[in-house]
Amino acid sequence: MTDPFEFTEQAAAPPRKLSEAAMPQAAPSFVEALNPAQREAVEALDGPVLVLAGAGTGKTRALTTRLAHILSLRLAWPSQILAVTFTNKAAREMRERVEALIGAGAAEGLALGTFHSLAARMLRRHAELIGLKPNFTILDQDDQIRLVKQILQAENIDNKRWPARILHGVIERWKDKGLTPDKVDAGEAGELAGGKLVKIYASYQARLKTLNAADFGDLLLHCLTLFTTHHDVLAQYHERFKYLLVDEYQDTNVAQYLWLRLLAQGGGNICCVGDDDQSIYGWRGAEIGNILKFEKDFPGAKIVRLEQNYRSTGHILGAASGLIAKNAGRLGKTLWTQGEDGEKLHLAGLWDGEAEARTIAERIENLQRHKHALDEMAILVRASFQTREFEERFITLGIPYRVIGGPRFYERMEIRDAIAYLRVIHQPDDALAFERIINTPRRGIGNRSLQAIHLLSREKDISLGAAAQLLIETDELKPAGRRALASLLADFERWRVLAESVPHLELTETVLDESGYTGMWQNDKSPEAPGRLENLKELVAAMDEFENLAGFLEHVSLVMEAVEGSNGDMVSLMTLHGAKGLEFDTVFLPGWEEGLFPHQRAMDENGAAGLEEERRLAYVGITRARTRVHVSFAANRRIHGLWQSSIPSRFIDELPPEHVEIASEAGLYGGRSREPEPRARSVPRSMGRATFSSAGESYSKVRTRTKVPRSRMITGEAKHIGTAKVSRFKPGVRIFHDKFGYGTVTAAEGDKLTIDFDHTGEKKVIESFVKEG
DNA sequence: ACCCCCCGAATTTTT
DNA sequence: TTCGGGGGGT
Repeated sequence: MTDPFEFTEQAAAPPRKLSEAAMPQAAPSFVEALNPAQREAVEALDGPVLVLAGAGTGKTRALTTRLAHILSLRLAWPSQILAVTFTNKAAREMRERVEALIGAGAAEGLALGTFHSLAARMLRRHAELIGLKPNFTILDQDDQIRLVKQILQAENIDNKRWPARILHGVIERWKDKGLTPDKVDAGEAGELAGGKLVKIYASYQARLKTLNAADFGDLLLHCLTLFTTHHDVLAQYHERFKYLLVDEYQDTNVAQYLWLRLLAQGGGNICCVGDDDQSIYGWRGAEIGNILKFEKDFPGAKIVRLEQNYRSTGHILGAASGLIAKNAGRLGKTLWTQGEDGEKLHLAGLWDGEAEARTIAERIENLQRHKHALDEMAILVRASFQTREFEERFITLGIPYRVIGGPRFYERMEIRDAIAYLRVIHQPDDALAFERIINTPRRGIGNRSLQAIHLLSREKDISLGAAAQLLIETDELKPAGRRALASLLADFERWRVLAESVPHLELTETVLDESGYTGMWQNDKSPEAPGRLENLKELVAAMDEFENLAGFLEHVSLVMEAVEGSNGDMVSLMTLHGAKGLEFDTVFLPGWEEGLFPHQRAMDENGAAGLEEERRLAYVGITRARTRVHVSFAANRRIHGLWQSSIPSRFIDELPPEHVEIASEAGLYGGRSREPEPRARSVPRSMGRATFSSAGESYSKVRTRTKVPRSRMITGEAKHIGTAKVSRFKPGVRIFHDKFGYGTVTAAEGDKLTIDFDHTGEKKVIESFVKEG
């Protein structure tokens, strides 16, 4: 692998001046093919640029064309361009698309990668300057939390009251903000961990240094320290990078912003692409303010809006735009399309989650019968547990599906174990990896021995390995334990020597074999054992692509990619977060209920800002669709084994009615309109089950009461009428509900009733699901 | 040193 | 309901 920070002049002609390049000439065909806004985004090469790219407006296209344009005008060598993405997938895609435009050779040497991989490369070059060795280990989240846990134990902090996972999260947020322990405001730490969190953060950082390790946040944080304390290093990069390109700018955190700003200070031309309306990662430190204040941060910035949408129909765009317009904190864009209005959004209210899954599965089968590919359908949920209900239904019906964002290959126990061995060989100070495999397979080195090693290591301030080495020369351990430990240490010595002379692939096979790790699974009678052995083989095979052990370990740390989804025509199931950047013909958006979506915790923890982020998530969901969107909600849902009643999401009421149609085949409708007419259509399906008969009755009863032309249900009027209407149930009235039994109405707001149930207490339900009791 | 049971918590996730 | 972690028992 060539190091992109190894600056090498290429054999091509040298870069030209901007003025020279701007001389009249025919634009390359790939620029000609763009729409005016895109073209502006590509050709604005003077001064900072923010490209506000709405969903489906050809953002990646503009970005890659800009890159190709700069290169083909010979304004810079590839190695003088820094192009930053968030995910490896995006980086790979960008490289492929640039190569497709100008040829693979012309793109060689581009400093193109994720924030973390680029920062890691910079850091390895200058590791000594911040107290690390160049071969430092990048810890994954699991190791990070384990480390915090160890520190908490040493500090005697109650891990029930202060779970390591939570405190680690707080530290992570500080790092996202670019705060080293000395910069954290004592007040901000508050009473966390008994007021000791800043101290814990400091020891955590100290421990990382001892382990010659960095966590993800450190990759950027250490870079910031490096740049601000070693101006010569920063100057090198200023000299080097003439153009900076940033993708998904709305997702950058403060540390990433500072990193970019420092790098851009050398006069490099910076261009950020993003969409404030698709900022959905605030909870992990993303700072939507970065994109909102771009003009302030980069004076003289040009803002280019990409608003022509090439993906979705008019109704879909209309619905999405209407919804997102309810957000206050946004720069504002108006998406439009030359295409058809298409179908309106389909909206259905169902009895419970199961009915919802059943209805959606039927719709999928129906589409399939009409020759629609399953690959072009996706179900996007708010929380991953929601996929279960659909999976069960799909299994029953034999509908092929894939869950995107499931467990990752490198997170599997056996893979992590195997890698731990390699980590200890490669980086002897990696105590976390050492602990992981010290007794795996079982070799009689238990907790007691481990504690003794820890104690000695802390006492003498030496690494775990060194402490273990010392310990076996004493008689502190029982002979059996001592012998086992001595043998393990000798093994590692031998393997390290072997690593010098033998290819990493062969080394791995030897290590797995000699350590007894493979044998452990061979002797395991559990049903998972064969699969684990398979995975180990796969791991060894995967190593073949890398030049050496270091390269492979870097890949594992930074490119932890999901298992390749098996091929074939399948429905995709994923979270809304996981769907960002993807598109499908048909998108199902189930579970639009208050508390689930918008999620209660998002609102509790972040108030109005949290709600706006949830709304952006809804916007992302709708804009994934090309031609069909099915939004649905259920009146009852089992969450953590308990039945909960729910009311429709406020987002449903925020959809512009002229772009929404109530699904006739699907369902009970209790959301926008308080008119019962459409409900009647759905009743037969619900009544298929005995328990629903009474609900059915209640609907049919209601049906006779009001008659509103169906067309009015679809437009905005029904909503208006509905809100104004007072429920037929007044406070104090006794009612009956299928799932919760008898209760008394305590409040009524539109069609939303608050009921004090005799057995389960107070709940909010929709009027249409109760009857007089 | 290992195993099992009980209790409590349970968005969203990339690197 | 399901999962994981911790504590207690063998």
